[in-house]
Amino acid sequence: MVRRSRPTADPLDARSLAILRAVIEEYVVTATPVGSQALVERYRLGVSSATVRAILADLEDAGLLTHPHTSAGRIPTDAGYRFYVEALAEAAPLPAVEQLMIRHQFGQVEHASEHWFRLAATTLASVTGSAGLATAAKPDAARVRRIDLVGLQDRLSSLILVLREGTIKQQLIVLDRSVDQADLTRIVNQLNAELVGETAMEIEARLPALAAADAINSAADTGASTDSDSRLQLAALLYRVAERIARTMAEFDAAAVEEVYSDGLLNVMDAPEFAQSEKLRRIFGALENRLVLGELLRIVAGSGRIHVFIGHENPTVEMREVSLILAPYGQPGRAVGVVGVLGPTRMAYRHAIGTVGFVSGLMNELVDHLYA
Amino acid sequence: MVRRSRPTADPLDARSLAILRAVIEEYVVTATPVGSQALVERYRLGVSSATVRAILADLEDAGLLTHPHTSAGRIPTDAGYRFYVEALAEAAPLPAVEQLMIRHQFGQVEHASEHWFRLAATTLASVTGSAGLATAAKPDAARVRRIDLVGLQDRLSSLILVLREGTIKQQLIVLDRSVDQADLTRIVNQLNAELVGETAMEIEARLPALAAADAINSAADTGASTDSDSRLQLAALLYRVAERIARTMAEFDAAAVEEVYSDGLLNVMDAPEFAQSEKLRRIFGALENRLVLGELLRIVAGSGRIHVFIGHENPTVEMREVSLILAPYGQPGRAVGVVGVLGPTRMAYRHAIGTVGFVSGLMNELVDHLYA
DNA sequence: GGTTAGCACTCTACACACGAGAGTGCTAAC
DNA sequence: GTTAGCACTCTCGTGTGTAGAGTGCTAACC
Repeated sequence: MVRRSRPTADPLDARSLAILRAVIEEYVVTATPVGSQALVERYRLGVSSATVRAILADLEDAGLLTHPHTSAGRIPTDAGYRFYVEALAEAAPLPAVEQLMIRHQFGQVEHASEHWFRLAATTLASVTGSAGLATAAKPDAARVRRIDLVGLQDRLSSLILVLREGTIKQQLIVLDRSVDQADLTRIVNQLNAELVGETAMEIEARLPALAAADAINSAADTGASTDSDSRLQLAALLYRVAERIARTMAEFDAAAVEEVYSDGLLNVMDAPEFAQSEKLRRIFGALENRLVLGELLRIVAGSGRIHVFIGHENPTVEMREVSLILAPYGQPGRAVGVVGVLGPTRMAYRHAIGTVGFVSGLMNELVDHLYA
Repeated sequence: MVRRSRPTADPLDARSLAILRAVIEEYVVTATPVGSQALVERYRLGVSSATVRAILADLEDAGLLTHPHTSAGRIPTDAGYRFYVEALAEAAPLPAVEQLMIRHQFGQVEHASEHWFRLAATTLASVTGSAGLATAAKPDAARVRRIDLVGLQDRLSSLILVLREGTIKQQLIVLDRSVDQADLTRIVNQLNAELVGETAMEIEARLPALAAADAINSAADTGASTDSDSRLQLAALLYRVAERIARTMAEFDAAAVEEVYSDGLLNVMDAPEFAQSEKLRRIFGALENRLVLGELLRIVAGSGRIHVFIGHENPTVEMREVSLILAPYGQPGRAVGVVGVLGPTRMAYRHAIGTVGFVSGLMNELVDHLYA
């Protein structure tokens, strides 16, 4: 009774904590409300079910547990999970064997960095049994590493833009008139000479200078096109390409999230809480919507630590029934991405946090290697 | 009675056809079994419900309709839909307004061909209300259009391989020792001189010749590295890069489907026949599995016409409860991709076929423009 | 002979009742 | 402070009854 009226701010005694923990870990496995009797049977609590019932009632008063109806067992609230994650659940490190296997898999695709993100999502999905998420590492402001123009046909060519972080952008450019590869090469050389290392804004600022008709001169003096008319046209093309480069990079910079790789959404579908596909639809819808994830990822990317969003803690309404565990990777200021896991709030947090931590560490190593 | 014992091969009279058509079109809209009374009320058939019942029984004998239980209305069988698609449903051309809107959208992303496929899937999804699918145009055997090596840092460089069909492949190459950009450029020039236009197999065949230590000579004579030791090392690197190019292209050729873009899977989830998510899971699983789709797409890609797979007609078990409408686009022999729609067998076939036809035609135009 | 009204029949869907079982909260005794 | 006992509550599965939809058959009709 006295316990009953205790303010919820009181620290919980060790036995209460043990029981809270038992309820959560039992519920995570069984997905059915946990009763007092089940607890005394399966955990060596050393007290009777009646005592456990009293404690469960306390934990419910404290807002950490609830029960769906009078004669059902207890299930954790979001606050209960939060308490568990903060105070009770040290992250479970991934077993060495699994670590090795994952490293091995990344070794297999090492030469194709675009596959890292996909593999990260797949790995997280299969190891945690939830859905895995990953975004490519993306810089605050992209910088040019290399520009190339490849003639596709008479009056169509392809601009290939390599950014310093490894991303490649391709754009078609329709030419006003036929331009041979030698002239394209001349333009490319000049663009590379002028623009490598620049950001979208810096290129923008240089555009007026490039617009000057004689800008092409320094490149043209090695070449064959001597008539000033074609020289003028080349200068115009160079300007157009530079403009396109600036715009493409600006768009890239503006996109909150370039692309979200996900895998194992089926795992989430399997969870009994999503048996009626209604809830699921909203979640899938939110995932298809880049903005929702972009918002979340932005929060995480800046922080440098693992974030756990439990149910209603999620900033977006659609995600109120799931939990997200997200961790950034990469080099702050250069390029940052996020990896993580999405699952029902009833999730094996210890294991999931450990796994996300390991994978983000691994991605860190890979990115470090790239920018040594 | 006489009608009852008629062999199913008999051609159906016009009235039976009209009723079959009415049943299908009604069922597609309502998703509930269609009864004789509903038919006479909603379609001007000019006969009583009893007569309609007799005809429905005939159509059922012919295998075109069925009913879930004695006192339920009729629903079409897969054979019924097949008959409808073949004999009753001329494709409904897309309204001019919608055509214009779609063209406009494609115009917006025209300069970034990678987005075409995504947009095709999105468009198909939103116009048909089913799930939209698209694959990038993929050649039988890729050919090199351009090779580039970009130094990322001291002993790491990135191989950028542009294929003639516009696909770009990126691979990381770890160098044994530091190589400056000038040397990389020399290698790139030689590789471009030797390998542009070649297929994976042709490059493979040339590897022995490239392995000869003096292969780099023709490029080296313009340059600065004179000592034969570094020349040897460059030759070795050139060989490694060429080998990597061959392998990357061979892998690209081998993959049945590079990537399947899909959109609007949520639309399918909304269909009442998939209210219990069990069926859906299998379908989603099949979609995640590239092989299943690869199999289908290969059938379609060769044919040059729109394919309709209805329910059990699908070659893969998982797809037995859905229909697929797929059409190839591109240039046979050069690069072919597939666009299409996935939905419940209860699908608005006329509209879907018309839409898929339009989008595949549009993609054809775009690809033609690329290879004029 | 094809068509139709009438009718018996079948099956589903829904509502309702009922009992078993699980789990609780309270109380009195230890 | 802990525990056994007990009344109470609520869910869930099962069984029953009924309304409604739709069928197939038959006899009458045009």
